[in-house]
Amino acid sequence: MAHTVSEVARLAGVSVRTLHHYDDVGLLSPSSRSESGYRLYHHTDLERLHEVLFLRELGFALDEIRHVLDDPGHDRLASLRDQRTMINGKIAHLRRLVVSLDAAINAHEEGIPMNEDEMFEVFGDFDPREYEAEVEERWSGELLDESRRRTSSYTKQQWKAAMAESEAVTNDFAAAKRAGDAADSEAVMAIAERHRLQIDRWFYPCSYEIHTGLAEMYVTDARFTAHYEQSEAGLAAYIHDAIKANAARAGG
Amino acid sequence: MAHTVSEVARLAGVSVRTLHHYDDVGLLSPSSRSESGYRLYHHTDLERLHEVLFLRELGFALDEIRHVLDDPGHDRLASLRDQRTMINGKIAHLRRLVVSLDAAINAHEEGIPMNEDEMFEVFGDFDPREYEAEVEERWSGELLDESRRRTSSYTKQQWKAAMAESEAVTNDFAAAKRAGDAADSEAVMAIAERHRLQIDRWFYPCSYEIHTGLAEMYVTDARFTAHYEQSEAGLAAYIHDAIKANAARAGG
DNA sequence: CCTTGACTCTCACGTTACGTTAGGGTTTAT
DNA sequence: ATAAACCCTAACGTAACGTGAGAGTCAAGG
Repeated sequence: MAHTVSEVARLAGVSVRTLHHYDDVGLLSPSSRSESGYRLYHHTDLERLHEVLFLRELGFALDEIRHVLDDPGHDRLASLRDQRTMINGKIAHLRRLVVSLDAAINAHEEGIPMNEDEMFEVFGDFDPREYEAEVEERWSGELLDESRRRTSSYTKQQWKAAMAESEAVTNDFAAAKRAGDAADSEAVMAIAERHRLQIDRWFYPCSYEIHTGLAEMYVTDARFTAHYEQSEAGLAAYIHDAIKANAARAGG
Repeated sequence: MAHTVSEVARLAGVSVRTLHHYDDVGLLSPSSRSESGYRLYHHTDLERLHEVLFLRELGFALDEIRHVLDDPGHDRLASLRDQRTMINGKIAHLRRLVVSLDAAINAHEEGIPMNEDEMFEVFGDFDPREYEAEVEERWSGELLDESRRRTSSYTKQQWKAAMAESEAVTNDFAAAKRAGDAADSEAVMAIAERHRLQIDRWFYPCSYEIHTGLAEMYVTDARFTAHYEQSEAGLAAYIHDAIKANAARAGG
């Protein structure tokens, strides 16, 4: 029924010291102890450990994990779904790493030096908040307020999930473009629709009209253009076209 | 031409402190300094930083990265290819995490508790060396010696690449099984062939005969069986069948 | 010319997530 | 009953930076 430290350690593939540490910092205290003071882990403890390890794998600090799990309003199901989204985002990120790696391999085989900008494009994350000052001039203030209202209450986990989803969509656009799919094809419009719904869900109500306006910005605002062009040449325009096609279909 | 710290930091998405640190530990010292002592990074420095960040992303310690990059026998092309393999392995790993997560989500929705063993199956890596003592009894000593000879000279990077490739193949087997593909179908035999070549490349010369012998072990040696069964019920037998089918085709 | 703000430098201590002895009880197997 | 294998707490070590502190440097503007 109850497991000792070393049993749990072997089961979960972590060190005994790690379990001691999680106990010390109050992240995972076994629900009981033996008479002689031995830690005894029960099923609920293992479930918690499972979540801890998952979140750790996703790059959360132990402190953050503790906050997430101890939050009384913590919805385990929603949390698991967010984790799924984040892992998918990570996979998308790694796929882009592979693409970048292929570029480096090619460059090396051809003996041509790689562009310095594109060399690092895959690292670091694109945090839209950094661009708020720029965007503010173009957005109607209402949308921005709504976006800020929503995002301000986001937990770090939700925020990461949003970013991950975002990257996944961008990646799909890029993949479709590489595959030679037309921007107004069914499949690519579907991605555009996902893009719209994602913004709608995470940031602000995004009608087709607003979405189209956003598309315009992608090709006229240097910040946005640069972001997508770095990802793949011509991608900003491609996404712009896909969004317009999708909106036209929905509108007409 | 030359970039200052903050420029490089912005370009690569790291902190200035990180660049200072890499200089301190001798991982990346800019090739020149200005008169007043400012660090000046040139193209070659950026290329090196690129490799550093990639390897860091793959989980290498800075110390290990320094050894890899400073090794005079360091083959950049081979290294890049290994990195590709490792990233693909990581992707495979993350895909399994998603599967595990789905299981957790399902369990939670149905209100049934998850099996404690399968709860943690996705964490930790399967290091075949742990099983050498067991395997020794069954293997002809020669193969083991050859395997040990080869792996002993492996760099940590190579070792990780081998593990990653291994996990990718296992994952493909599992995916095929889930998709309902027959073990003797063309596609699954192709995976078996990849499995054979991978062993041949990384561990010891693996003829179809030896491969078949290995397949027998997968279903008779508890260690191996447990490993694959944990990954997916019936997987050990499935892989066994695929290997036999593949060997039969090649042999006949 | 000189000031102001944005950078740069070198210490140097702080932090996170454990690893690693050290010293000392406990449980189990022979 | 005695060794081997576990368990405990305590405490210092380490990796990869973060975070100032104190001081020099550089470009733009009044």
